[in-house]
Amino acid sequence: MSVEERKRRERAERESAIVAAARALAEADGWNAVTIRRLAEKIEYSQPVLYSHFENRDAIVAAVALEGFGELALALRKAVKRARDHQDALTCLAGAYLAFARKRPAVYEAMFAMPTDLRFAQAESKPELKEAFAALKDVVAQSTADAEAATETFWASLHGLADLERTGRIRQGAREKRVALVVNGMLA
Amino acid sequence: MSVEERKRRERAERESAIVAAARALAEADGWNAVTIRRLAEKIEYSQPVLYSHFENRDAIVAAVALEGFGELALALRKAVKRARDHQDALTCLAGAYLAFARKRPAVYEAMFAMPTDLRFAQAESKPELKEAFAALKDVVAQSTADAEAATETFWASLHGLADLERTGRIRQGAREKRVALVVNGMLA
DNA sequence: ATACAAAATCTAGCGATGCTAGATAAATAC
DNA sequence: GTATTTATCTAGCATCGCTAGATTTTGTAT
Repeated sequence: MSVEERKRRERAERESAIVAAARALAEADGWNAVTIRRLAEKIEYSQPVLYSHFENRDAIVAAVALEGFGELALALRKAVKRARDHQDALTCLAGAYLAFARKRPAVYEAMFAMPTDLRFAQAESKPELKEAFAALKDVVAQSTADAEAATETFWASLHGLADLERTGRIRQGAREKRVALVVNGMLA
Repeated sequence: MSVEERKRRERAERESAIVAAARALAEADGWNAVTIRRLAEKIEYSQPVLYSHFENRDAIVAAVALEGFGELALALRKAVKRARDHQDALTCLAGAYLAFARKRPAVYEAMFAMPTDLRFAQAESKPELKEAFAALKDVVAQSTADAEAATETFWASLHGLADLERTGRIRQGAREKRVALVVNGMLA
């Protein structure tokens, strides 16, 4: 039985290597540079092996995105811990969210701008997505009646800021001011 | 001189035809279906002519995006006209913005999710971008001190809602509630 | 140890993409 | 009418995602 165990472990390691290679390549040279051929070379296997792990290229992008949602959830949970009050908690959430998008632009792009069919706040959503959403909701719910709608709105505002910043469409300077506006708006 | 005039006009018409074909194809079958070969066939010229009009494929996407910004600006200006007061104006703006994104998903995708280097709210921005931004700013400025930051924030919230709706990541149902939250937030 | 079955992996290639060099046709100038 | 410039096309390169079929490696049983 130990041989099956070993095979399963090796397969899992190889799968992680693929996702890690995709992520590294995307961070370094953008998602256009992430090709099956390059990934195959990086993990030192031929191209068809990748298709025994993932249905297609998009599924690899989705795997990176899922990793990203897990890490985002962690970052949000951590950020809330150092908050003194409710308003501060919202500010910390916003700061952590935008910092994540800024520090991992390729991952953020995979999470939101690449063609995947990842959904969240839905029944069939992956746990990483639900957890990231919940990390926001647990704070937002403290100051509102309709927590679901308020969380969606808060998330949308943060995503909008992150996306417009990422694509260089709003000034890089006035970030704190915009965050304050969003947070104050949430408390209205 | 009339012959040069005619040539210029024909070139302009052909360029419009390219952009229109790209837009139609994207609306019908998504941006992946927009290939140089298909566009060439649609306008009944060989592929290299497209490159005498646009530097590369992305430039064609950017042209559709620019058209979109012009139309969005118009829609926003029109929406404000039927508003009774300031708060209603913000609501109308939000409604028109989201309706635009919903009715022209491919164009909206070109404007925000496709790889272009279009910027706005900057010196070198194209007039269509500036005008769309101004359409928001003219309303937002009435209730805030720092109009630039407030407009950026309002835009980000609307874009976030539009983007998360477009990708099926928030419920389709609670739109009005979310819009109300954003608008109330702006008045805080 | 050896022969065999099954699983894992690779080689080679298809159809399609964006883009371009060089040949050809059309329009203009003399 | 001929020559030159301009406009356009044909043909092809390198690369892409993906896959069928051959081949090697692995595990099992004698």
